[in-house]
Amino acid sequence: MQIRQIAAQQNIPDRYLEQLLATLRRAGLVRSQRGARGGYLLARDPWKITLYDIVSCIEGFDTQADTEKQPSTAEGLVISDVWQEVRQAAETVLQKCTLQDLLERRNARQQLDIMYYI
Amino acid sequence: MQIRQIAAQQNIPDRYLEQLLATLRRAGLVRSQRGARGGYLLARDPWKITLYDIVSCIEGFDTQADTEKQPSTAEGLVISDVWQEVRQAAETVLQKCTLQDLLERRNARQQLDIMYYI
DNA sequence: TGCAAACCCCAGTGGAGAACCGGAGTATAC
DNA sequence: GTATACTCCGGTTCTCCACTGGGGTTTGCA
Repeated sequence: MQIRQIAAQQNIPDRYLEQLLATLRRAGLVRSQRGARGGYLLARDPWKITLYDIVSCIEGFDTQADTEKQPSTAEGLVISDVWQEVRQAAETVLQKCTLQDLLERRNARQQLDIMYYI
Repeated sequence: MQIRQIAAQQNIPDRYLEQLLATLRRAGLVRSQRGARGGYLLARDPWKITLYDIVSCIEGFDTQADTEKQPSTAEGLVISDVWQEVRQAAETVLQKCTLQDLLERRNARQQLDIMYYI
């Protein structure tokens, strides 16, 4: 798909989407075809890409981001540990969720909507 | 304890800490004693206060914060759902963690440090 | 071959929210 | 009565994210 199409469908400024896709490309999640009739395509199958891959890529997940600036008191270290657990819990949720899952969920929801409409 | 003591120990500007404590007080998590020899104390026992109480109080957890601005497309709703799951996972971790737990962890860590020091 | 359409890179802007002062006021132990 | 604490409120940075702009380079196609 081309940036313009995605931007129009999802209502995102195309210049901004361009940056996001460039980041995803550098992380090897999508591939790009330059030139006229170019565009983007997924680098892997939809069930082999998790939300964790995407999120950790565009929002650079420094696992130790807060550890560095803590004065390493006993309290600070304990707090860091808990935050680490929270982050871990969130990450496992994202890791279990693939693009394929999202797609299926969307289709299921659309089916539901149609039934309600009838 | 008095604001000054906490601020000095944790290396936080006292005027800022004052605001945070005021928020906690309004949420009923701490009580305050005014006047000379005044200060703050926990409103409940340490094992009856969870990290979730604290975090959701000072950083007002709008459960539906992102739902309102999504154009409610099928995609947007699915994304909201996943985010809701992530948030839920993080919250359960915080809900399981009481101040008493943190205290015990800190003490355990301090014991460890002493042993290493020997 | 020319050119338009697409991707590519980099630098900067704007706004929202968190972190952080400052001043003036009020309650209370001593 | 007074010093010491909390209390309220407004303003000031500071940082991060969403977003914009102006240049490229690559490539399909007439």
